[in-house]
Amino acid sequence: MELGLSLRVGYGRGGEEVEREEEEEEEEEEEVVRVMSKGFREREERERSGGGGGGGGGGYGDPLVSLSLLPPSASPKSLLGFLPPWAPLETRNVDVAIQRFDVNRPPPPPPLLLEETEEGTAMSPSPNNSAVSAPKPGGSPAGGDGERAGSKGSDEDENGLGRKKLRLSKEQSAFLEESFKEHNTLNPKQKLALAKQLNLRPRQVEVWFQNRRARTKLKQTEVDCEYLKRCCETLTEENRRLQREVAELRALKAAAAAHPFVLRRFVL
DNA sequence: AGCCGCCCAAGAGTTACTTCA
DNA sequence: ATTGAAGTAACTCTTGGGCGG
Repeated sequence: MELGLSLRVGYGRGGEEVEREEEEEEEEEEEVVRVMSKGFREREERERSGGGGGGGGGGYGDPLVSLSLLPPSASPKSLLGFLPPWAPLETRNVDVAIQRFDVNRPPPPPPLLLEETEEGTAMSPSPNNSAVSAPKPGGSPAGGDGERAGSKGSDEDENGLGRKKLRLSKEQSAFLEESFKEHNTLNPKQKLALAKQLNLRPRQVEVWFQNRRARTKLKQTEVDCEYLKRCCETLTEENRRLQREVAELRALKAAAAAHPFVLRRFVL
């Protein structure tokens, strides 16, 4: 499927070279994921065992389970290895699971779209999988997306079709969120590791972090703005009070000038 | 040492799509 | 069923830093 290729295309290097490096770095990446997901896992466990109990949306299981790198030619069955560990067991039915989690699953060729639609309707209404929003036909096979051979990869460039917006699953978002809490920027290795872990394209992870930083900044700006507004109101009020005081003192002074005797008695 | 061109990453701004009331 | 607002994934453009020639 696509991940293998996506990793190769990812940084504009091809074939063997990358493959070799991948093998060498794989362990390292797993370590990165391990570290990155540690906090997330701990939190999950805390929530599951302890407080809140609320349950909500099925446990994630152990996010660290196998990160097996599939060969591009992996059989559908072997795709299970790619399921995010939190995938509920019942969804580990190959077909369902793939559609549910592989946001970037290369869509069926256009002519087949309708046929496959029926299959799609059987599953979650998630736009990710609906025929209507079926991802760009021929869409960056292999998450190719060209993960920018220079920071400017667009799906449009890749396949001549408009962008396709894919909704990330709650689990993916939650995991990204946790990673963001750990560090709000990613180095290439972390990006790859995260992408692999979440079965997303590195470009998606990158974009998510960009947007997330933008949101954070926006929120912070709003907070700052609110704070400055309150400061302004406080200062305005203080200014009014002082001006009133000045006016009173001036009045007093004027009165004193007019009637020195009265003032002396007033002061005493 | 200073300049230039290239590459890359990040931010800002925008667009397109989804979801929900 | 329709619609508008809000949220957000993905895009383009710009900027700035690092590096080699």
